[in-house]
Amino acid sequence: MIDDEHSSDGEILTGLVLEIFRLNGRLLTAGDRLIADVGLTSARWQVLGAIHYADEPQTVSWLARSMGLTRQAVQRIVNELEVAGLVAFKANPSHRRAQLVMLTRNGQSAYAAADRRQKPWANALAKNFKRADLAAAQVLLAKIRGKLEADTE
Amino acid sequence: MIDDEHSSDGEILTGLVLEIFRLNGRLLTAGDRLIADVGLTSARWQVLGAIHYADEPQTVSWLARSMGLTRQAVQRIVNELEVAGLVAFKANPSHRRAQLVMLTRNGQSAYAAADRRQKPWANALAKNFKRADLAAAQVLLAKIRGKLEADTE
DNA sequence: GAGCATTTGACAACAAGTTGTCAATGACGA
DNA sequence: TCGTCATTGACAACTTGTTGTCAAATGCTC
Repeated sequence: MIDDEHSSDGEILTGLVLEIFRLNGRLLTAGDRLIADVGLTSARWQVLGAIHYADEPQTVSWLARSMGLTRQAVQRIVNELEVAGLVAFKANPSHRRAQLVMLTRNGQSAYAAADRRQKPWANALAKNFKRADLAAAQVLLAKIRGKLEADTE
Repeated sequence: MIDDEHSSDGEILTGLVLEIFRLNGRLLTAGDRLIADVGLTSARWQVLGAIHYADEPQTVSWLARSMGLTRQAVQRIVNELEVAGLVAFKANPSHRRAQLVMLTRNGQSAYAAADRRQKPWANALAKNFKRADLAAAQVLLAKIRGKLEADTE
């Protein structure tokens, strides 16, 4: 066998994992700065996005699953957003405790404002990269995540 | 111009960003579980790794820069690791305040134990993926991070 | 319908990261 | 050498995420 043992596939994947950790931090701080004067944070923005992209009002548990976070983490953010007047609860006909979450008018305009900031930012960052490369990376990462989630069960 | 506006490059990059957020969380919990009975957490493990991979004992600030975290975050972990007896401080000849951090014997064996867990885990996870794809993804993410860091300055 | 497992929200403890501020230290130029 | 500026550790407040536990609500099986 040819000498190729100095860098196993596992080690290459480990390098990728460490890169994800670093990039995650950078993205969060970049996001925070991008929308600081809208009065949002990356976490709240993400929750607003999950609500926005749902076809209908959904429960906190549903939102948490769609974001890959725990119920409790999302619940706390949602409660804060409700205090801030960006989301509102709506009675759930099929579950008395699990209320449905929806954007208020203020929530919609805050999300729209964040979106207006994000679009040129994303376009600028995407420059110099090939669309196919970005898409391939996303597919790869989603597959890795799928494997991790399968292991969790 | 052909109709290709429904999914701009920026939107594709945004999808990649959201995937990174999800994967980051999964990786952290997977890491925590992997080494829970070694008495480590993902964060402490990472700090031990940064110390381990440095050629010589380094300061907390240096470690933080190499990990892409803030000084304060790393400082707190290092202080806890010192209490736990996994790292030790050493006088820095060129700076009286900024002590150098090194692994103790216990720190070395804890890191080695974590490494023994991590290797088969990484190899198993890397299975089904092409080495070139993993490497390409890492390069792409590193480039994106480089752009973000350049913007910060 | 009764009983039991699952889902859900509430609450709490904790881990890990950020920002901001301060004083001590060291580096560098006038 | 002196003054100024950047770096560093210490400390604190805060955000965001985790896990664990509890009771309420629902659904499913017998």
